[in-house]
Amino acid sequence: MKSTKKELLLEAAKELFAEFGYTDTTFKKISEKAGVALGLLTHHYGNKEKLFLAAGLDVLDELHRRLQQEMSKASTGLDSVKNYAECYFDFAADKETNFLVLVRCSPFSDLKASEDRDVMIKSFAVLYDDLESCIARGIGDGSIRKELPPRETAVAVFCNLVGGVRHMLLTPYGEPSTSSDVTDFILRSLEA
Amino acid sequence: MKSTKKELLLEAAKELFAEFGYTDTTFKKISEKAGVALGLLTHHYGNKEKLFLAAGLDVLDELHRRLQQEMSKASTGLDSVKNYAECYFDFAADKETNFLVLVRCSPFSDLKASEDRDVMIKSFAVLYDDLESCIARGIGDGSIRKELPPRETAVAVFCNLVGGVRHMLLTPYGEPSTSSDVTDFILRSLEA
Amino acid sequence: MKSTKKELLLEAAKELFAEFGYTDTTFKKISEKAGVALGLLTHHYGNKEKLFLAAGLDVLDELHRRLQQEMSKASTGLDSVKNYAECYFDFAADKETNFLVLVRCSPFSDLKASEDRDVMIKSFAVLYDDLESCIARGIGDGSIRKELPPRETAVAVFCNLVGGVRHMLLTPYGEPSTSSDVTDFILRSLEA
Amino acid sequence: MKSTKKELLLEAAKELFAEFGYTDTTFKKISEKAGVALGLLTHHYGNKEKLFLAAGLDVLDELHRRLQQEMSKASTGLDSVKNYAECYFDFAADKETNFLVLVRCSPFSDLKASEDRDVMIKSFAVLYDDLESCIARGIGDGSIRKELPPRETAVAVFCNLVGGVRHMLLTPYGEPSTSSDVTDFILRSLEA
DNA sequence: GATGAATGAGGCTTCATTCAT
DNA sequence: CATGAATGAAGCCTCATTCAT
Repeated sequence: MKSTKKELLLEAAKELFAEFGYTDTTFKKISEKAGVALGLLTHHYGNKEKLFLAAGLDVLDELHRRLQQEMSKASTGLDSVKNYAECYFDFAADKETNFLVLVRCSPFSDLKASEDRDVMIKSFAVLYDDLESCIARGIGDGSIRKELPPRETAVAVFCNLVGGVRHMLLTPYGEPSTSSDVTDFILRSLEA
Repeated sequence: MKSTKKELLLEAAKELFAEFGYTDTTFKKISEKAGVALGLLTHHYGNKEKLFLAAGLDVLDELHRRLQQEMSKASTGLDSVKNYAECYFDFAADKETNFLVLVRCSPFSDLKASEDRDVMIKSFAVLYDDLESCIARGIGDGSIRKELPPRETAVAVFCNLVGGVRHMLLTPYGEPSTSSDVTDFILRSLEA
Repeated sequence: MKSTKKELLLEAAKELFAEFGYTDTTFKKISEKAGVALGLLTHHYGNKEKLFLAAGLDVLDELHRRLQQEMSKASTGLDSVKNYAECYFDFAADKETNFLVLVRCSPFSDLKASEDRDVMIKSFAVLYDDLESCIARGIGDGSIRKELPPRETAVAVFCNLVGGVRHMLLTPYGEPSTSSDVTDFILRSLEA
Repeated sequence: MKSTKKELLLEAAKELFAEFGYTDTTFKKISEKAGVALGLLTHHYGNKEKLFLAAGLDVLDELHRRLQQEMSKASTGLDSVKNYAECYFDFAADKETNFLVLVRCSPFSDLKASEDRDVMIKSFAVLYDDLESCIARGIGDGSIRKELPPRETAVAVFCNLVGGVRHMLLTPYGEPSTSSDVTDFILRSLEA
């Protein structure tokens, strides 16, 4: 169960980017935390931006995997939205996932754009797609209001989750009930 | 109607922070844009962080003023939420307001925390309070579901707005309809 | 008993130069401590170096006055050296005198030289002269070894005092007995 | 016999700190004199203060080595004090040794204190210890007055040397005879 | 005399990236 | 693959001094 140095680097990067953000995470800190030579960073990942991206995508992959797993357990479309939302919040709340990297790297982040980030933008879209399929399913099975446009509604729901997660993780206003409050808020707007 | 150099500085800072973000906005750029000596920045605002904060608070004040104005025009509580949301989106969409500074400086931002930001955290809370009063009003006048807890609901609504605005301004997914989609989404969840 | 602003400035400067040294004492700190406008500093004292000098000379004057007073009380030359040394140490130990300004401004200081400091160099010499006269008196009255050259001996004694005072005020090695130890050391070397 | 860039840096720093003092020695001057990139300074030494310290300690080591060498040549305790003093003055007078760095970095310096300087304070104490052993030896072999307390006497002697060296190197009063005058002054106070 | 806004050079330090070993 | 010394541009901030009011 030996991690390669490349993996050690990515893991350290994820933790540091999550905790300190992009700007305050330096190559030196990463390499020291990983216990690996400084030069290995550019050797394996090219540059800081690409490493950031790799860290974010790694988290995104794991999130996507879990979301799909939870969605599939639902018996109705509305239920799958519920599972999606709950999974999203749980994932965000779990320190182990380093979800904050994704928050900081996502298209919703307030950082300067960059060419490299395009990959993230495209990959991130799967989260919308998943949600849209849940909603479409709900409209089909009658658990979600028929008149709702799937894509636009998915966007609205996702925006709610994005705001909710930021409220929880970034602001000091957060209360434990926020995640379920937001989930309820969403379901109420959807249910037929 | 002569602007002081201090004001010129704040204005330049607002525009630059809004456009380029915190990190990519430098003392040099600000002072040059303001047409003012570089040292005046620390002289008047202490340091970069404090100027950032001053810029954010300035935008926050204006937003708050407009929100209250629009809220007061509503005939029902639900209507005041509608006005609030629309005002919020309009404000965000208006380039003149430099709303992005506030986005980047707000407690929802993914930047490292800092002691100075505490002021923002406290000031920002008025936006929640406004919304809560709208909802309480709606519950009172019967336009909003009676069973909803005002504070928690205000939080959920605000999170939706935060996500929506970030979707519009920061991501490339944004479509013109997003603002009204999100507003509708919210109202649907609230209406009695 | 109203102090002029010029005097307030000098007093504040003495305290700050004494505590923080030349480099770490700024015009801003001085003017704030004095409760006086910043611009008054250059107005009254020309520049930082001159103010530093004025502060040092002010302390030197007071020291000189006290030394002469104590010297005159002695009954023999050796005794006047004793009084000189004791007065010197007492003056240094008294926080009220801001002796450290003089230490930092004196020709024995490890700061860059400067033209303005020439005044100090000349004024400081009176301390050597005083000591030399004590020793000459002692040689005359037989209380001090006849073979000693007055000037060179005064220099040696003064060096001992300089070192002793620095040991006391600047190093952490200082013990309460140092001043009397050094005084004894000196007298032992002088007495006939 | 190739010098590393780290060594070149230290050598340049020693010369510049000795000649211009702490404040007037800048990173730019050091790196240029050393013919090395500016950033290497913090890379190898952390910051200016630490480099200053490293420079001072380097000189201290050499001084300590020479003192011990000379002390060991003496036939009596008093003689070893004589050798100590002469070695100290010779070392100080020798431009090659960059003794002034040590003067400026020593606990006797009038600069602001700092945590980093603690190392110097501890290391510097060996100079006192050396002297104390000389005196103890002299008391033992009868060349120094029996009633003198070794530690306190060592302090007095050292203060005399410190003052003497500052007189020589920093003030314009210095005369060639000062070193021997001070040495004689010391021995006279010690001899049995 | 009194005020403090205004100036801008220059200092220390950070840091992504390169490259010789 | 691995290492970490080396680079130097650029950032934030300090601060003595000037000057209009």
